[in-house]
Amino acid sequence: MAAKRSGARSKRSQGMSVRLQSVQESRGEPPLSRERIVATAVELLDTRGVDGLTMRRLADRLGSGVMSLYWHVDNKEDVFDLALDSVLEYRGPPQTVESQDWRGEVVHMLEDWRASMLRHPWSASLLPRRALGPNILGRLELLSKTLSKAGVADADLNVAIWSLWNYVMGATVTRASFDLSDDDRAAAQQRLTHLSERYPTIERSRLLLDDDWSGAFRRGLDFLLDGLAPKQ
Amino acid sequence: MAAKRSGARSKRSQGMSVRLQSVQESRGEPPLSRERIVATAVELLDTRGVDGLTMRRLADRLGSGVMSLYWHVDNKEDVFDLALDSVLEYRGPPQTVESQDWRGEVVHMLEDWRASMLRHPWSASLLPRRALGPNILGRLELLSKTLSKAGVADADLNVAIWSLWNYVMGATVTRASFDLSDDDRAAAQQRLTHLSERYPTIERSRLLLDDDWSGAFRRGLDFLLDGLAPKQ
DNA sequence: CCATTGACTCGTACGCCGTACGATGCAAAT
DNA sequence: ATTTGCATCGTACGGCGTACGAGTCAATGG
Repeated sequence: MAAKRSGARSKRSQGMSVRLQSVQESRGEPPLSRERIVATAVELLDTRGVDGLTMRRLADRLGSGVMSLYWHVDNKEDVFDLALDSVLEYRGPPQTVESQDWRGEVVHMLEDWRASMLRHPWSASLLPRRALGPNILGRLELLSKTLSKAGVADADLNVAIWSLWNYVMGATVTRASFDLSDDDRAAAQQRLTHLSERYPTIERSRLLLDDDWSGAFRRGLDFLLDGLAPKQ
Repeated sequence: MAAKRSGARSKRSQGMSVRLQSVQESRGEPPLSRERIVATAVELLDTRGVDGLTMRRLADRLGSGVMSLYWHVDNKEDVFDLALDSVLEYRGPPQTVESQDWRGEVVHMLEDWRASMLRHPWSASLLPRRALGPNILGRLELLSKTLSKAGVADADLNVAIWSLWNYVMGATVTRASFDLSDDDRAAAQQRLTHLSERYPTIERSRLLLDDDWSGAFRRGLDFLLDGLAPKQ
Protein backbone atom coordinates (compact mmCIF):
# COMPACT_ATOMS: atom_id res chain seq x y z
CA MET A 1 0.00 0.00 0.00
CA ALA A 2 0.86 3.65 0.04
CA ALA A 3 4.59 3.95 0.59
CA LYS A 4 4.90 6.52 3.34
CA ARG A 5 8.25 8.20 3.66
CA SER A 6 9.97 6.04 1.09
CA GLY A 7 13.49 7.36 1.04
CA ALA A 8 13.45 10.93 -0.18
CA ARG A 9 11.74 13.09 2.37
CA SER A 10 10.59 15.93 0.19
CA LYS A 11 10.44 16.95 -3.40
CA ARG A 12 13.53 19.08 -3.37
CA SER A 13 16.67 17.43 -4.67
CA GLN A 14 19.40 16.39 -2.31
CA GLY A 15 22.10 17.81 -4.60
CA MET A 16 23.68 21.15 -3.84
CA SER A 17 22.18 23.54 -6.31
CA VAL A 18 23.92 26.86 -5.85
CA ARG A 19 21.19 29.06 -7.23
CA LEU A 20 21.46 32.63 -6.11
CA GLN A 21 18.42 33.97 -4.41
CA SER A 22 15.74 34.94 -6.86
CA VAL A 23 15.23 38.60 -7.56
CA GLN A 24 11.53 38.29 -7.12
CA GLU A 25 11.25 39.53 -3.55
CA SER A 26 12.54 43.07 -3.93
CA ARG A 27 13.05 43.54 -0.19
CA GLY A 28 11.68 40.31 1.20
CA GLU A 29 12.99 37.45 3.24
CA PRO A 30 15.85 35.25 2.13
CA PRO A 31 14.71 32.27 0.07
CA LEU A 32 13.07 29.34 1.73
CA SER A 33 15.19 26.45 2.85
CA ARG A 34 14.71 23.50 5.07
CA GLU A 35 17.00 25.07 7.66
CA ARG A 36 15.08 28.32 7.75
CA ILE A 37 11.80 26.47 8.03
CA VAL A 38 13.03 24.37 10.93
CA ALA A 39 14.51 27.37 12.76
CA THR A 40 11.27 29.29 12.44
CA ALA A 41 9.29 26.27 13.54
CA VAL A 42 11.37 26.10 16.70
CA GLU A 43 10.75 29.80 17.31
CA LEU A 44 7.04 29.26 16.90
CA LEU A 45 7.04 26.24 19.17
CA ASP A 46 8.96 28.16 21.81
CA THR A 47 6.57 31.07 21.81
CA ARG A 48 3.20 29.44 21.13
CA GLY A 49 3.56 25.82 22.12
CA VAL A 50 2.79 22.64 20.26
CA ASP A 51 -0.69 23.69 19.23
CA GLY A 52 0.62 27.06 18.11
CA LEU A 53 2.61 25.58 15.27
CA THR A 54 0.50 25.81 12.16
CA MET A 55 1.61 25.51 8.58
CA ARG A 56 -0.15 28.76 7.84
CA ARG A 57 1.49 30.60 10.71
CA LEU A 58 4.82 29.10 9.81
CA ALA A 59 4.48 30.36 6.26
CA ASP A 60 3.38 33.76 7.52
CA ARG A 61 6.48 34.15 9.64
CA LEU A 62 8.62 33.10 6.73
CA GLY A 63 6.90 35.54 4.43
CA SER A 64 5.93 32.82 2.00
CA GLY A 65 2.86 31.06 0.77
CA VAL A 66 1.72 28.04 2.73
CA MET A 67 2.16 25.55 -0.03
CA SER A 68 5.70 26.64 -0.69
CA LEU A 69 6.70 24.90 2.49
CA TYR A 70 5.76 21.58 1.01
CA TRP A 71 8.56 21.77 -1.49
CA HIS A 72 11.10 21.56 1.30
CA VAL A 73 9.20 19.43 3.72
CA ASP A 74 6.99 16.36 3.43
CA ASN A 75 4.25 17.40 5.77
CA LYS A 76 3.65 18.77 9.23
CA GLU A 77 4.90 15.63 10.93
CA ASP A 78 8.17 16.12 9.11
CA VAL A 79 8.41 19.60 10.58
CA PHE A 80 7.92 18.20 14.07
CA ASP A 81 10.58 15.56 13.53
CA LEU A 82 13.09 18.07 12.24
CA ALA A 83 12.38 20.65 14.92
CA LEU A 84 12.73 18.09 17.67
CA ASP A 85 15.98 16.68 16.43
CA SER A 86 17.42 20.11 15.72
CA VAL A 87 17.03 21.01 19.35
CA LEU A 88 18.84 17.94 20.58
CA GLU A 89 22.19 18.48 18.92
CA TYR A 90 25.17 17.82 21.15
CA ARG A 91 28.67 19.11 20.74
CA GLY A 92 30.46 17.19 23.44
CA PRO A 93 31.94 18.29 26.76
CA PRO A 94 33.64 21.68 26.81
CA GLN A 95 37.30 20.70 26.77
CA THR A 96 38.49 17.24 27.57
CA VAL A 97 41.52 15.13 27.32
CA GLU A 98 40.44 12.11 25.39
CA SER A 99 38.26 9.84 27.49
CA GLN A 100 39.87 10.35 30.86
CA ASP A 101 36.92 11.37 32.97
CA TRP A 102 34.22 9.09 31.61
CA ARG A 103 31.88 9.91 34.44
CA GLY A 104 32.18 13.61 33.82
CA GLU A 105 31.44 13.03 30.16
CA VAL A 106 28.29 11.09 30.89
CA VAL A 107 27.04 13.56 33.43
CA HIS A 108 27.70 16.46 31.10
CA MET A 109 25.87 14.87 28.23
CA LEU A 110 22.87 13.89 30.30
CA GLU A 111 22.59 17.25 32.01
CA ASP A 112 22.88 18.94 28.66
CA TRP A 113 20.13 16.69 27.38
CA ARG A 114 17.90 17.66 30.23
CA ALA A 115 18.73 21.34 29.83
CA SER A 116 18.05 21.28 26.11
CA MET A 117 14.65 19.73 26.58
CA LEU A 118 13.66 22.08 29.36
CA ARG A 119 14.73 25.05 27.27
CA HIS A 120 12.12 23.89 24.76
CA PRO A 121 9.35 22.42 26.86
CA TRP A 122 7.39 21.26 23.83
CA SER A 123 10.17 18.81 23.05
CA ALA A 124 9.34 16.60 26.00
CA SER A 125 5.75 16.29 24.92
CA LEU A 126 6.73 15.66 21.32
CA LEU A 127 9.34 13.05 21.95
CA PRO A 128 7.15 10.04 22.74
CA ARG A 129 5.39 10.27 19.40
CA ARG A 130 8.35 10.82 17.14
CA ALA A 131 10.92 8.50 15.67
CA LEU A 132 14.50 8.57 16.88
CA GLY A 133 16.37 11.22 14.93
CA PRO A 134 20.11 11.24 14.27
CA ASN A 135 20.90 13.50 17.21
CA ILE A 136 19.08 11.23 19.61
CA LEU A 137 20.82 8.19 18.23
CA GLY A 138 24.10 10.08 18.39
CA ARG A 139 23.65 10.65 22.10
CA LEU A 140 22.80 7.01 22.66
CA GLU A 141 25.90 6.06 20.72
CA LEU A 142 28.05 8.37 22.80
CA LEU A 143 26.57 7.02 26.00
CA SER A 144 27.13 3.46 24.88
CA LYS A 145 30.70 4.12 23.79
CA THR A 146 31.62 5.93 26.97
CA LEU A 147 30.19 3.33 29.30
CA SER A 148 31.80 0.58 27.31
CA LYS A 149 35.16 2.28 27.49
CA ALA A 150 34.65 2.79 31.21
CA GLY A 151 34.60 -0.93 31.68
CA VAL A 152 30.94 -1.78 32.05
CA ALA A 153 30.55 -5.44 31.22
CA ASP A 154 28.95 -6.17 27.88
CA ALA A 155 26.22 -8.16 29.58
CA ASP A 156 25.26 -5.17 31.69
CA LEU A 157 25.78 -2.53 29.04
CA ASN A 158 22.29 -2.36 27.64
CA VAL A 159 20.64 -2.34 31.02
CA ALA A 160 22.99 0.42 32.13
CA ILE A 161 22.29 2.52 29.05
CA TRP A 162 18.56 2.10 29.32
CA SER A 163 18.54 2.82 33.03
CA LEU A 164 20.32 6.12 32.53
CA TRP A 165 18.27 6.91 29.48
CA ASN A 166 15.00 6.15 31.16
CA TYR A 167 15.95 8.23 34.12
CA VAL A 168 16.69 11.29 32.04
CA MET A 169 13.67 10.87 29.82
CA GLY A 170 11.37 10.42 32.75
CA ALA A 171 12.80 13.40 34.55
CA THR A 172 12.27 15.76 31.64
CA VAL A 173 8.86 14.44 30.75
CA THR A 174 7.65 14.66 34.32
CA ARG A 175 9.07 18.10 34.72
CA ALA A 176 7.38 19.23 31.53
CA SER A 177 3.95 18.12 32.67
CA PHE A 178 4.46 19.90 35.96
CA ASP A 179 5.19 23.10 34.17
CA LEU A 180 1.97 22.76 32.30
CA SER A 181 -0.19 22.05 35.30
CA ASP A 182 1.27 24.95 37.21
CA ASP A 183 0.27 27.35 34.51
CA ASP A 184 -2.35 29.07 36.56
CA ARG A 185 -1.49 29.24 40.18
CA ALA A 186 -5.06 29.37 41.39
CA ALA A 187 -5.88 25.91 40.13
CA ALA A 188 -2.61 24.55 41.42
CA GLN A 189 -3.27 25.94 44.84
CA GLN A 190 -6.74 24.48 44.93
CA ARG A 191 -5.38 21.14 43.84
CA LEU A 192 -2.93 21.27 46.70
CA THR A 193 -5.52 21.97 49.34
CA HIS A 194 -7.62 18.91 48.66
CA LEU A 195 -4.32 17.18 48.08
CA SER A 196 -3.54 17.25 51.74
CA GLU A 197 -6.75 15.38 52.43
CA ARG A 198 -6.35 12.65 49.92
CA TYR A 199 -2.61 12.39 49.56
CA PRO A 200 -1.18 13.06 53.01
CA THR A 201 2.23 11.51 52.48
CA ILE A 202 3.24 13.36 49.36
CA GLU A 203 1.79 16.46 50.91
CA ARG A 204 3.91 16.01 53.99
CA SER A 205 7.09 15.41 52.04
CA ARG A 206 6.29 18.41 49.86
CA LEU A 207 7.02 16.19 46.91
CA LEU A 208 5.19 18.41 44.46
CA LEU A 209 6.43 21.66 45.92
CA ASP A 210 10.10 20.97 46.18
CA ASP A 211 11.39 23.01 43.30
CA ASP A 212 15.03 22.03 43.39
CA TRP A 213 14.48 19.86 40.37
CA SER A 214 17.95 20.07 38.99
CA GLY A 215 19.49 19.29 42.35
CA ALA A 216 17.29 16.24 42.76
CA PHE A 217 18.08 15.27 39.21
CA ARG A 218 21.76 15.41 39.88
CA ARG A 219 21.52 13.50 43.13
CA GLY A 220 19.53 10.69 41.58
CA LEU A 221 21.88 10.57 38.64
CA ASP A 222 24.89 10.37 40.89
CA PHE A 223 23.31 7.53 42.74
CA LEU A 224 22.59 5.68 39.54
CA LEU A 225 26.15 6.17 38.34
CA ASP A 226 27.58 5.03 41.64
CA GLY A 227 25.86 1.74 41.14
CA LEU A 228 26.83 1.49 37.51
CA ALA A 229 30.52 2.20 37.97
CA PRO A 230 32.58 -0.99 37.95
CA LYS A 231 34.62 0.22 40.86
CA GLN A 232 36.76 3.25 40.10
CA MET B 1 -9.35 37.07 32.16
CA ALA B 2 -11.36 34.14 31.00
CA ALA B 3 -11.61 31.69 33.86
CA LYS B 4 -10.71 28.36 32.30
CA ARG B 5 -11.74 25.27 34.16
CA SER B 6 -12.96 27.09 37.20
CA GLY B 7 -14.18 24.38 39.50
CA ALA B 8 -17.07 22.57 37.86
CA ARG B 9 -15.80 20.72 34.84
CA SER B 10 -18.93 20.49 32.76
CA LYS B 11 -22.46 21.69 32.72
CA ARG B 12 -23.99 18.59 34.19
CA SER B 13 -24.66 18.69 37.91
CA GLN B 14 -22.56 16.71 40.34
CA GLY B 15 -25.65 15.58 42.27
CA MET B 16 -27.00 12.11 41.75
CA SER B 17 -30.15 12.52 39.77
CA VAL B 18 -31.69 9.13 39.38
CA ARG B 19 -33.62 9.82 36.24
CA LEU B 20 -34.59 6.73 34.35
CA GLN B 21 -33.41 6.60 30.81
CA SER B 22 -35.54 8.67 28.51
CA VAL B 23 -37.98 6.86 26.30
CA GLN B 24 -36.88 8.77 23.29
CA GLU B 25 -34.51 6.20 21.79
CA SER B 26 -36.88 3.34 21.09
CA ARG B 27 -34.08 0.82 20.55
CA GLY B 28 -30.95 2.92 20.79
CA GLU B 29 -27.94 3.07 23.01
CA PRO B 30 -28.17 3.66 26.72
CA PRO B 31 -28.19 7.33 27.67
CA LEU B 32 -24.99 9.29 27.55
CA SER B 33 -22.86 9.53 30.63
CA ARG B 34 -19.40 10.64 31.39
CA GLU B 35 -18.37 7.06 32.05
CA ARG B 36 -19.70 5.80 28.74
CA ILE B 37 -17.99 8.63 26.91
CA VAL B 38 -14.66 7.92 28.55
CA ALA B 39 -14.89 4.18 27.93
CA THR B 40 -15.66 4.72 24.28
CA ALA B 41 -12.87 7.25 24.00
CA VAL B 42 -10.43 4.66 25.31
CA GLU B 43 -11.74 2.16 22.75
CA LEU B 44 -11.22 4.68 20.00
CA LEU B 45 -7.76 5.58 21.21
CA ASP B 46 -6.82 1.91 21.37
CA THR B 47 -7.95 1.19 17.85
CA ARG B 48 -7.17 4.41 16.00
CA GLY B 49 -4.51 6.18 18.02
CA VAL B 50 -4.33 9.70 19.33
CA ASP B 51 -5.20 11.35 16.05
CA GLY B 52 -8.07 8.94 15.58
CA LEU B 53 -10.02 10.36 18.47
CA THR B 54 -12.46 12.90 17.12
CA MET B 55 -15.47 14.35 18.78
CA ARG B 56 -17.53 13.43 15.74
CA ARG B 57 -16.30 9.85 15.70
CA LEU B 58 -16.80 9.59 19.42
CA ALA B 59 -20.39 10.74 19.07
CA ASP B 60 -20.91 8.36 16.18
CA ARG B 61 -19.82 5.39 18.22
CA LEU B 62 -22.04 6.48 21.03
CA GLY B 63 -24.99 6.91 18.72
CA SER B 64 -25.47 10.51 19.75
CA GLY B 65 -25.12 13.94 18.29
CA VAL B 66 -21.74 15.57 18.56
CA MET B 67 -22.84 18.46 20.68
CA SER B 68 -24.48 16.20 23.20
CA LEU B 69 -21.06 15.21 24.39
CA TYR B 70 -20.45 18.73 25.57
CA TRP B 71 -23.06 18.42 28.21
CA HIS B 72 -21.01 15.80 30.01
CA VAL B 73 -17.57 17.00 29.11
CA ASP B 74 -15.88 20.38 28.91
CA ASN B 75 -14.01 19.93 25.68
CA LYS B 76 -11.74 17.53 23.89
CA GLU B 77 -8.86 18.12 26.29
CA ASP B 78 -11.15 17.02 29.08
CA VAL B 79 -11.76 13.76 27.23
CA PHE B 80 -8.03 13.19 26.97
CA ASP B 81 -7.54 13.87 30.66
CA LEU B 82 -10.32 11.51 31.67
CA ALA B 83 -9.28 8.75 29.29
CA LEU B 84 -5.70 8.89 30.46
CA ASP B 85 -6.52 8.79 34.12
CA SER B 86 -9.11 6.07 33.65
CA VAL B 87 -6.46 3.79 32.26
CA LEU B 88 -4.12 4.31 35.19
CA GLU B 89 -6.31 3.07 37.99
CA TYR B 90 -4.56 0.81 40.47
CA ARG B 91 -6.10 -1.67 42.82
CA GLY B 92 -3.10 -2.69 44.85
CA PRO B 93 -1.16 -5.94 44.99
CA PRO B 94 -3.17 -9.15 44.65
CA GLN B 95 -3.21 -10.40 48.24
CA THR B 96 -0.95 -9.07 50.90
CA VAL B 97 -0.54 -9.07 54.59
CA GLU B 98 -0.44 -5.46 55.57
CA SER B 99 2.82 -3.88 54.56
CA GLN B 100 5.11 -6.81 55.06
CA ASP B 101 6.85 -7.05 51.73
CA TRP B 102 7.34 -3.39 50.88
CA ARG B 103 9.66 -4.19 48.03
CA GLY B 104 7.16 -6.52 46.44
CA GLU B 105 4.51 -3.86 46.75
CA VAL B 106 6.62 -1.26 44.98
CA VAL B 107 7.68 -3.61 42.21
CA HIS B 108 4.12 -4.72 41.65
CA MET B 109 2.81 -1.21 41.42
CA LEU B 110 5.52 -0.04 39.07
CA GLU B 111 5.29 -3.05 36.81
CA ASP B 112 1.53 -2.64 36.72
CA TRP B 113 2.06 0.99 35.80
CA ARG B 114 4.29 0.04 32.96
CA ALA B 115 1.94 -2.70 31.80
CA SER B 116 -1.07 -0.38 31.86
CA MET B 117 0.66 2.20 29.75
CA LEU B 118 1.94 -0.31 27.24
CA ARG B 119 -1.52 -1.80 26.93
CA HIS B 120 -2.64 1.64 25.76
CA PRO B 121 0.33 3.01 23.86
CA TRP B 122 -1.33 6.38 23.33
CA SER B 123 -1.15 6.99 27.08
CA ALA B 124 2.62 7.41 27.03
CA SER B 125 2.42 10.07 24.37
CA LEU B 126 -0.44 11.82 26.12
CA LEU B 127 1.03 11.91 29.57
CA PRO B 128 3.59 14.68 29.16
CA ARG B 129 0.95 17.16 28.10
CA ARG B 130 -1.69 16.41 30.69
CA ALA B 131 -2.13 17.40 34.28
CA LEU B 132 -1.70 14.87 37.05
CA GLY B 133 -4.98 13.06 37.55
CA PRO B 134 -6.13 11.45 40.78
CA ASN B 135 -4.94 7.99 39.79
CA ILE B 136 -1.47 9.25 39.04
CA LEU B 137 -1.33 11.11 42.32
CA GLY B 138 -2.68 8.03 44.04
CA ARG B 139 0.20 5.97 42.78
CA LEU B 140 2.69 8.61 43.87
CA GLU B 141 1.07 8.63 47.26
CA LEU B 142 1.30 4.87 47.52
CA LEU B 143 4.94 4.92 46.47
CA SER B 144 5.73 7.61 48.96
CA LYS B 145 3.93 5.87 51.77
CA THR B 146 5.51 2.52 51.11
CA LEU B 147 9.03 3.83 50.85
CA SER B 148 8.56 5.88 53.96
CA LYS B 149 7.29 2.88 55.86
CA ALA B 150 10.24 0.88 54.56
CA GLY B 151 12.57 3.19 56.39
CA VAL B 152 13.89 5.48 53.69
CA ALA B 153 15.14 8.61 55.40
CA ASP B 154 12.98 11.67 54.99
CA ALA B 155 15.86 13.56 53.45
CA ASP B 156 16.24 10.93 50.73
CA LEU B 157 12.57 10.24 50.25
CA ASN B 158 11.83 12.65 47.45
CA VAL B 159 14.92 11.76 45.51
CA ALA B 160 14.06 8.09 45.86
CA ILE B 161 10.49 8.61 44.70
CA TRP B 162 11.51 10.70 41.74
CA SER B 163 14.25 8.32 40.75
CA LEU B 164 11.85 5.41 40.61
CA TRP B 165 9.18 7.51 38.98
CA ASN B 166 11.49 8.86 36.34
CA TYR B 167 12.76 5.42 35.57
CA VAL B 168 9.30 4.04 34.95
CA MET B 169 8.13 7.05 33.00
CA GLY B 170 11.19 7.04 30.81
CA ALA B 171 10.93 3.34 30.17
CA THR B 172 7.34 3.53 29.00
CA VAL B 173 7.81 6.67 26.96
CA THR B 174 10.88 5.29 25.23
CA ARG B 175 9.19 2.01 24.57
CA ALA B 176 6.21 3.80 23.09
CA SER B 177 8.29 5.74 20.59
CA PHE B 178 10.03 2.55 19.55
CA ASP B 179 6.73 0.94 18.80
CA LEU B 180 5.85 3.82 16.58
CA SER B 181 9.06 3.86 14.63
CA ASP B 182 8.92 0.13 14.02
CA ASP B 183 5.54 0.40 12.42
CA ASP B 184 6.70 -0.48 8.99
CA ARG B 185 9.52 -2.93 8.99
CA ALA B 186 11.02 -1.74 5.73
CA ALA B 187 11.90 1.68 7.06
CA ALA B 188 13.18 0.18 10.28
CA GLN B 189 15.46 -2.17 8.44
CA GLN B 190 16.84 0.62 6.29
CA ARG B 191 17.45 2.70 9.38
CA LEU B 192 19.41 -0.16 10.86
CA THR B 193 21.70 -0.60 7.88
CA HIS B 194 23.02 2.93 7.87
CA LEU B 195 22.90 2.66 11.61
CA SER B 196 25.83 0.29 11.63
CA GLU B 197 27.88 2.86 9.78
CA ARG B 198 27.14 5.83 11.94
CA TYR B 199 26.41 4.25 15.29
CA PRO B 200 28.73 1.26 15.57
CA THR B 201 28.59 0.81 19.31
CA ILE B 202 24.84 0.66 19.75
CA GLU B 203 24.74 -1.51 16.66
CA ARG B 204 27.23 -3.92 18.15
CA SER B 205 25.43 -4.12 21.47
CA ARG B 206 22.16 -4.61 19.60
CA LEU B 207 20.72 -1.96 21.87
CA LEU B 208 17.80 -1.25 19.59
CA LEU B 209 17.13 -4.84 18.68
CA ASP B 210 17.15 -6.44 22.06
CA ASP B 211 13.47 -6.97 22.56
CA ASP B 212 13.48 -8.26 26.10
CA TRP B 213 12.20 -4.93 27.26
CA SER B 214 10.39 -6.16 30.30
CA GLY B 215 13.38 -8.17 31.43
CA ALA B 216 15.66 -5.18 31.11
CA PHE B 217 13.04 -3.07 32.86
CA ARG B 218 12.98 -5.46 35.77
CA ARG B 219 16.74 -5.72 36.02
CA GLY B 220 17.20 -1.98 36.06
CA LEU B 221 14.42 -1.59 38.57
CA ASP B 222 15.94 -4.22 40.84
CA PHE B 223 19.19 -2.40 40.70
CA LEU B 224 17.59 0.88 41.58
CA LEU B 225 15.76 -0.69 44.50
CA ASP B 226 18.91 -2.38 45.73
CA GLY B 227 20.47 1.01 46.06
CA LEU B 228 17.43 2.55 47.63
CA ALA B 229 16.83 -0.09 50.25
CA PRO B 230 18.12 1.00 53.66
CA LYS B 231 19.64 -2.40 54.28
CA GLN B 232 17.10 -5.16 54.56
C1' DC C 1 17.76 33.53 -30.12
C1' DC C 2 14.27 30.77 -28.78
C1' DA C 3 12.40 26.45 -26.72
C1' DT C 4 12.73 23.37 -23.12
C1' DT C 5 13.56 21.91 -18.69
C1' DG C 6 13.41 21.72 -13.92
C1' DA C 7 13.65 24.09 -9.40
C1' DC C 8 10.69 26.62 -6.74
C1' DT C 9 6.42 29.42 -5.36
C1' DC C 10 1.66 29.92 -4.44
C1' DG C 11 -3.82 30.61 -4.99
C1' DT C 12 -7.68 27.90 -4.74
C1' DA C 13 -10.38 24.43 -2.99
C1' DC C 14 -11.79 20.24 -0.32
C1' DG C 15 -12.84 17.74 3.56
C1' DC C 16 -12.31 17.51 8.35
C1' DC C 17 -11.86 19.49 12.75
C1' DG C 18 -13.49 21.72 17.59
C1' DT C 19 -17.14 24.01 19.35
C1' DA C 20 -20.54 28.48 20.06
C1' DC C 21 -25.27 29.23 19.78
C1' DG C 22 -29.88 28.50 20.19
C1' DA C 23 -33.87 25.49 19.38
C1' DT C 24 -36.03 21.51 21.05
C1' DG C 25 -37.97 17.58 23.98
C1' DC C 26 -39.30 15.86 28.19
C1' DA C 27 -39.85 14.88 33.27
C1' DA C 28 -40.45 16.82 37.63
C1' DA C 29 -41.88 20.59 40.46
C1' DT C 30 -45.04 24.21 41.34
C1' DA D 1 -51.21 24.32 33.39
C1' DT D 2 -47.04 26.50 33.75
C1' DT D 3 -42.40 26.71 34.85
C1' DT D 4 -37.97 24.82 35.54
C1' DG D 5 -33.92 22.39 34.51
C1' DC D 6 -31.63 18.36 32.50
C1' DA D 7 -30.30 16.61 28.23
C1' DT D 8 -30.06 16.30 23.19
C1' DC D 9 -28.83 17.98 18.81
C1' DG D 10 -28.77 20.74 13.95
C1' DT D 11 -26.56 24.40 12.02
C1' DA D 12 -22.87 27.22 11.23
C1' DC D 13 -18.24 29.42 11.69
C1' DG D 14 -13.51 29.78 11.52
C1' DG D 15 -9.33 27.25 11.21
C1' DC D 16 -6.75 23.30 9.94
C1' DG D 17 -3.56 20.11 6.63
C1' DT D 18 -2.71 19.51 2.12
C1' DA D 19 -3.91 17.89 -3.12
C1' DC D 20 -3.87 19.98 -7.41
C1' DG D 21 -2.36 22.59 -10.96
C1' DA D 22 -0.87 27.01 -12.68
C1' DG D 23 2.64 30.21 -12.45
C1' DT D 24 7.72 32.36 -12.36
C1' DC D 25 12.38 32.35 -13.43
C1' DA D 26 17.29 30.72 -14.21
C1' DA D 27 19.92 27.50 -16.64
C1' DT D 28 20.50 24.66 -20.64
C1' DG D 29 21.36 23.53 -25.35
C1' DG D 30 19.86 23.57 -29.99
